[in-house]
Amino acid sequence: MAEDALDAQIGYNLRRASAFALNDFAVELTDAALRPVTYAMLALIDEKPGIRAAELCRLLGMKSANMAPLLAELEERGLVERDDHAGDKRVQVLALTKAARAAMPGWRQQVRRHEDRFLHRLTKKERATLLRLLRLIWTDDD
Amino acid sequence: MAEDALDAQIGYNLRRASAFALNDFAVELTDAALRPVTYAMLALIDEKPGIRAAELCRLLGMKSANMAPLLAELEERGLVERDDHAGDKRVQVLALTKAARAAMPGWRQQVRRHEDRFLHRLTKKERATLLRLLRLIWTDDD
DNA sequence: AGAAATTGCTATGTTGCATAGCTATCGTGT
DNA sequence: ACACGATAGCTATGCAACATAGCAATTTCT
Repeated sequence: MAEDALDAQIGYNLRRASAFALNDFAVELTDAALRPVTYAMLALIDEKPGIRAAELCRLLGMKSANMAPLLAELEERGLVERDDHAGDKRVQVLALTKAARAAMPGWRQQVRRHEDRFLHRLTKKERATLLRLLRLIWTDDD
Repeated sequence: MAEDALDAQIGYNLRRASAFALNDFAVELTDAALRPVTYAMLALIDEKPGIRAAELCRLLGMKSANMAPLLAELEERGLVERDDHAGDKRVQVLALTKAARAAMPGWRQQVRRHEDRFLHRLTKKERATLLRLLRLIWTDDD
């Protein structure tokens, strides 16, 4: 394999692997009507109840322009609550509804199944390595 | 970090890392007016001159519905030639034009620079490992 | 010969993400 | 105190990647 052959490029393989995983995610979670982005939002709100919308944007690398309609959708579906912040009228504070909190464990398990499926050829150690290397690519801090 | 925290999910990190790389690709190759998909097409046609369009679709995981307008664009720009296949009138045979063959080395070098930039925190060994693990995810054979 | 598969294409919808521009609010510096 | 810049959330809009449906021409299978 040549030095700069397409197959040898990590960017290309990242894109293919990501697309593959995205696809498999849909297989597992279409019935829950959750896409990777919406699941990520719910998971993070679950982990950090009371998080601000702007903080959610930063953590997920999204623009608030794209976040807004998604939050509206999740609120519409009765999964997310938006409350006013006490001291800052600009801020919205987010939390999962009772229904969403009840559903999260099942969704998390579906995601675990999904991960186990598309990673079935990697050992536990390899998965940990992959996780570490991927974070080295896109995170600033460490 | 919890077992099923968002940060611990490889799918999520794959998506973030891929998006990061995609972004950096654009930084390096907007002036060449090449996107990841079009570059991949050119690189593969360069490596396998005379390849059929359908085979290119299979290798890149694309639908011919999406490939067709991209090939038309590349032909329009004088980078790709589409010729009839000798024995099968359905088939189109692809090759780079002289101009594209002349430009490829420069583009390949730009891609190398791009990869070195977004992978700067990974050692050579780590890059090889990452490549291997990513291929384990999305390729069938091996 | 007839049925099924392949090739390349158009039309079209969805999703993720970008920019531009807006209002309301907050914090800072003078 | 007050103007200015930054922040928060939003709408409108465009683009690129990808999916499905359907089509016509051709080839291959039975």
